[in-house]
Amino acid sequence: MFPRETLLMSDMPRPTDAELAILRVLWERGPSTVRQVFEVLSEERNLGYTTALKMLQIMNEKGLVQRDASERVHIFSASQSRTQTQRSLLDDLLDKAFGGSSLSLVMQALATRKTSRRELAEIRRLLDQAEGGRP
Amino acid sequence: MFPRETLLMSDMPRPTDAELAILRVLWERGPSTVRQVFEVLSEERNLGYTTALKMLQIMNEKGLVQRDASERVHIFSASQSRTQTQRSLLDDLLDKAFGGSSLSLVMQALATRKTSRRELAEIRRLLDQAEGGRP
DNA sequence: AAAAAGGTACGAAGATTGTCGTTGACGGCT
DNA sequence: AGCCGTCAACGACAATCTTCGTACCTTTTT
Repeated sequence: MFPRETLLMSDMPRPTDAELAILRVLWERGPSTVRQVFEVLSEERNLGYTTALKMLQIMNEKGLVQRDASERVHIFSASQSRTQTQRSLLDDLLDKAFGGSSLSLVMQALATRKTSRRELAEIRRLLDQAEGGRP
Repeated sequence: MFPRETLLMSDMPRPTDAELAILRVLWERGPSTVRQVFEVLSEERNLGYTTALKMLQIMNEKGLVQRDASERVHIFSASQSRTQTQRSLLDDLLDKAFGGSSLSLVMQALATRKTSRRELAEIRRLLDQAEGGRP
């Protein structure tokens, strides 16, 4: 009754680097045509139009993007929000490289790049909020 | 004068998932033979001895692991520490999925798993340290 | 109506990943 | 000397990733 695409599918593969680049475009510009994606991407790196097309086709088969083919020019959109994807990737990395310790991950994240004072303050504010109701 | 392996090589590819599993073993057990790596790994998942061997060979070509072939039974060790690798992976993810915003990454990390009160306190302590003594 | 422009689909090629089977070398045991 | 177990090396394989060229189909322009 319902087409497969409308159901909740958590069996979505981890996007590759090239796929993430495409998702970035879709997140920033919203639903887009192949040409629109291609033009943003071709400013960063060299690639052919059909390459972008093929990637979007494959990503659609994987469920990473949805396609609206009701018009001649198809419109593609990301299946999951940027935040959902970030969370999945982080979860994955947490398991595979940090032994599931989010503390260790956060420590590395803070140590990795010189995090700006403003960001540190922001994180501190977030901590206050997270500790929430009772201290 | 110096063999290539002894120089600092930052052009090390990102380890794949299977490679990370092997690195995990090397980090935990220290320098190991193929058989030792194989035996730890084969408790988690099914794989043949030669698979482990081949992976270590390829990882050595990539520079991910060092090999000591002075004895008949070769000894492999991780080229980079777990912490260095974690940092690289985090940097990579930061660029490719978080637009370089470590704030956003930390927020997601804290939101993803229920972080314990003790961990929150630990992070707060880390923040104090990162801010360099002076609030 | 013919040509040009722009769109999707398809197949293929080269690189990488992860998996082994087979081979040949080495070393200890009988 | 001969056999057996362990080891590294090699080549092969299917699967996936990334890249296009080519073909074919609409729409627009001339």
